[in-house]
Amino acid sequence: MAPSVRNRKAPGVRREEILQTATEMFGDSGYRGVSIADIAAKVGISQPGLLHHFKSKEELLIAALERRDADSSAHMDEMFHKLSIADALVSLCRHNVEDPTAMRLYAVESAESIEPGHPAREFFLRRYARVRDRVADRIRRDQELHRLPATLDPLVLATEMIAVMDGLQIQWLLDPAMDLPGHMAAYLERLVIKEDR
Amino acid sequence: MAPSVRNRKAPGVRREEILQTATEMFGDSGYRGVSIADIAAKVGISQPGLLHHFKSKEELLIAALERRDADSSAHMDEMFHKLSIADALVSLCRHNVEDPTAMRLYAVESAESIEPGHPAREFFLRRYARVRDRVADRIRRDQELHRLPATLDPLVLATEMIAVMDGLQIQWLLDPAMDLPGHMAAYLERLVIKEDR
DNA sequence: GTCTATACCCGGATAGAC
DNA sequence: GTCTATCCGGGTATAGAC
Repeated sequence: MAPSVRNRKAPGVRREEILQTATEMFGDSGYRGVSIADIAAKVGISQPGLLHHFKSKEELLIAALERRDADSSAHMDEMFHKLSIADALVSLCRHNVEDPTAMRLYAVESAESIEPGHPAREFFLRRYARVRDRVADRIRRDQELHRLPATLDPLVLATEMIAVMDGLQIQWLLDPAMDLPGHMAAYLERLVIKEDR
Repeated sequence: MAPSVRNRKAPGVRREEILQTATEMFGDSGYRGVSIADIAAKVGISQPGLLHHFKSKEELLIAALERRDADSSAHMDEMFHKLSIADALVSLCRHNVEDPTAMRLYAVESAESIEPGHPAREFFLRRYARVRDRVADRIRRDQELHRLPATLDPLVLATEMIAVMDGLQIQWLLDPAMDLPGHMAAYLERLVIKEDR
């Protein structure tokens, strides 16, 4: 066993290992489906060892969710800035499919969090509102640029676009062979105003 | 507590009570979030008393899911038969919103079942395939009747329609004030071919 | 920073009486 | 058909040593 002091690691390193493993395991089996002892074992430490870094299971979940949030938000802002909403959302799909582990975590936990009292409920409520408003802003800009029909209500359309992404993600999780960005692109292309030339 | 023999009920009655309560509680907190003892307590019997009717928790979940399936399938078939796919899906939304308890169960459990090894995974995989094929059939018929553009792939479009319904349901569960049938109708109306007159 | 030991609670399922 | 009692496994979190 030799669990000597030599197992020790620098502050940030172990924390990062735990977050990565938690992302994988929560994404596979959901918050309630995994014990912190399972996660600790995979990292190679004991369960109290893990709780030294995150004082509760709930805190670990939120930390795992927030870990990629800045990165993902940044990508979204960048795409929203230089592309039309349609192209930006397809780009986002492609980006997500490249990191299936993070995508699974978000999809599984957002689904799980529709239960009242779920630890991540507040996190996702805030996130939905934020994303919907940002998408709606981008829709308004595209309407001014005559890329989208001005008759559509930006908030209603934003809600719909997010619904399509979420719904397609659910089906992608059941069958990862499906072409997620392709389906998203097909939906969006029917929406945009074609340039006459 | 006088738990006398008088607490006994006729065969089918107790079973139905248990299924109704399980539908509510699984829909509120998910399969893993509720214990069969919780359900038994709400029904007014003991936990082994409940297990007399359903030999395991898993069997109870599947029974609760299948209970409304025949009814819901029948409604779907009826609507699909006499209405266009667009009108049928909006009608289905309205029907669902009228029975929020059953809708919550389906939404929460289908979300939970994206985890490999979840007890209801097989149930929902089969259900998705069945529903998608039925929707695709109805799309083909509407294309022949020139109600939908013939250029669209029926299976791709069916996948998309189901994604929109699922995605809107998720947002409706987070905020039940939202107009689910209205959003669905707005999406579908952009799709159908307007009659020139 | 990590461990062992442990306290404490909860869950599903079974045995057997009434 | 329903109960009490019980088995057994597992979960989170804490105390305290190294």
